[in-house]
Amino acid sequence: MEISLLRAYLDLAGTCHFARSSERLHLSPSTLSRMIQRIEQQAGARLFERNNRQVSLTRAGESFHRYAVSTLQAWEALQVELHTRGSRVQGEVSLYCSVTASHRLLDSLVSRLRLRHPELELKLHTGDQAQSLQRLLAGEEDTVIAARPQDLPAGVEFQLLARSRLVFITARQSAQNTAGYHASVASPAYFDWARTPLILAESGLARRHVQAWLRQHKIRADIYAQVSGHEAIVSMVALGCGVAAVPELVLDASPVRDSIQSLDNWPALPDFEIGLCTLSNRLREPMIEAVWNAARD
Amino acid sequence: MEISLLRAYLDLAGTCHFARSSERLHLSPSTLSRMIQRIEQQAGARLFERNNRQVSLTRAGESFHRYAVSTLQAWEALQVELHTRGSRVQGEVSLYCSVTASHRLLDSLVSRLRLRHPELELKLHTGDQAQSLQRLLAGEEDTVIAARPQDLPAGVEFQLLARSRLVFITARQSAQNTAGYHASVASPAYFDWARTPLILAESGLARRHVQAWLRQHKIRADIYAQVSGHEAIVSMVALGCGVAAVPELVLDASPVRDSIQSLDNWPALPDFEIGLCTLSNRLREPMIEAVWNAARD
DNA sequence: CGCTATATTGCATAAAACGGAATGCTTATG
DNA sequence: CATAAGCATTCCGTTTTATGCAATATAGCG
Repeated sequence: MEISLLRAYLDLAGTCHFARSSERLHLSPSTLSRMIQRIEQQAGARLFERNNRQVSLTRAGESFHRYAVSTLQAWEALQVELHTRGSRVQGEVSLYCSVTASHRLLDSLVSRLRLRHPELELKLHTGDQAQSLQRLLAGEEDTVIAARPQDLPAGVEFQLLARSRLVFITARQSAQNTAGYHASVASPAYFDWARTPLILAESGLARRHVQAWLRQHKIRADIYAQVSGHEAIVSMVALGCGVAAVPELVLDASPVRDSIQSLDNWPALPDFEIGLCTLSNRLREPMIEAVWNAARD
Repeated sequence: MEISLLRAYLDLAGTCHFARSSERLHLSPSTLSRMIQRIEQQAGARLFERNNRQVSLTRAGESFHRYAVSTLQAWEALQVELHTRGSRVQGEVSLYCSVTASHRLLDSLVSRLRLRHPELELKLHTGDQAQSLQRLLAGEEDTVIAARPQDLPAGVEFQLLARSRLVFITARQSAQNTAGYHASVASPAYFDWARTPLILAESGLARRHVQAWLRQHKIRADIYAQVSGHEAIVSMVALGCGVAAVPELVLDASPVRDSIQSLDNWPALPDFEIGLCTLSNRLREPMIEAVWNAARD
């Protein structure tokens, strides 16, 4: 019985609502549904009484709840036992990442780290993701989350955490908003580049990808502003300032994603590979190694 | 943390020997090795100190051992709790299968059944696997393990437990044994069918497959004997009585497999699909349903 | 200095899990 | 009473993960 299944079970037992739980757990409803089916299968009993409208625990489900809680506690106790005794990793480690990454990528890392090394204090710095490798190389950060460039600087270790498409976005053309500008969004060839500015990142991988893309498609665009940080770019696009390319991950997490549309039928940009980075020669340091290992799995 | 991983861990902790444990667990050494790596990964600590010659528990491994034992106990207690309270399934169910199936396919089924329904008494009958569906239809057995025929009789439920190739076998041509008969085993076309008898099952799917195969390849073979039960056929082949086709599963489990060689380069026969069968209209009976569900997963 | 025993890795394949879209049931609403 | 909206589930194509076989590597033994 997988730990993640127990967590899912307990969450669902709390909410009694698949859609809500699946959101809290960052899973699709279908996945959660089948996770529960798998649990019931392995337990050999129906744990939730449910139809399409109501969800509740069965008698067997209550037994399972006790089991799940105690098993999860035992697991967490083990983590503490294994990781406080031997190494006693303590001190501070800094981690630099974008606001988005801090939401979507870090929760499992951080929770595992707190369990394994309660004495280790993680100093989280957020900012423009494009800066991250520079900050790492400059020694300003111990670890960073960055998009992997075509060729990684020598001496930098990279551990993949997530992939994300890089997508073009514009403001959603709502009834109210139509006045702003009318762009054919079917293809970049028909797009009115003269009238619609391109919002370009100040630096970083996204900037380079977009520039290469413009060259390849022989498009000359007005560059409206050079902004730092994908989150800020998303905000500007939402306000109707122009078109831009950002990682889908940032878009998904954005509070203004409803007023944005992504131009999926445009020719694709390369994917972003987002991961944890640190300097190779510091990977032996216990604190950094602890962060590194917590990120794996 | 998967139950099966805990079981593997505990077994290895007992033997301190990958090869031996992997055999006991019916796994390949490489699989076991990677299972342990996965456990260590998830635990975030090295649990076995090992080189290519010696295996021993680390300090962390001992902690994990305590955790594994208690977690496994909690799991089994849950099984008992879930399955004794509600249904109280008691009585006798008969299960007919071959000797081979009883070794290789039944252990997980039986152990789960004893855990879930200690009051249920399984009456195990072994015999020729080819008889099983007849016995089921005749009402002589409640459940059987059988190879799935091209078309399943109406009213019979089938649940796949394992796939197995159907392979031709002859006696291994050892130095001592060469005198017996010299057959080119490279291909059935060059095989000396006139001098080497074919041992054919008295009935059942294997018999039909082989007969079709002979027709297709236009081979007329002497039929030396018609034997019932694949295990008996294997014994006869091992004694040098001729050539035959049996499911690989039977071969693997045979005590005389060392004096047998399989003719893998011969044109293939259809695979065997081996599974649990019962009558559809009896699937609601609690005892039969219990067996059925215990077989799943 | 091979030789054997044995844990591990590379690689190809098989199985499982996942997300998005479609489905179907159930309650709310006009 | 008909229609809509909400929600768990299933279908399906894709990605990820696990597995076994064969090859590799290494330690101990004669």
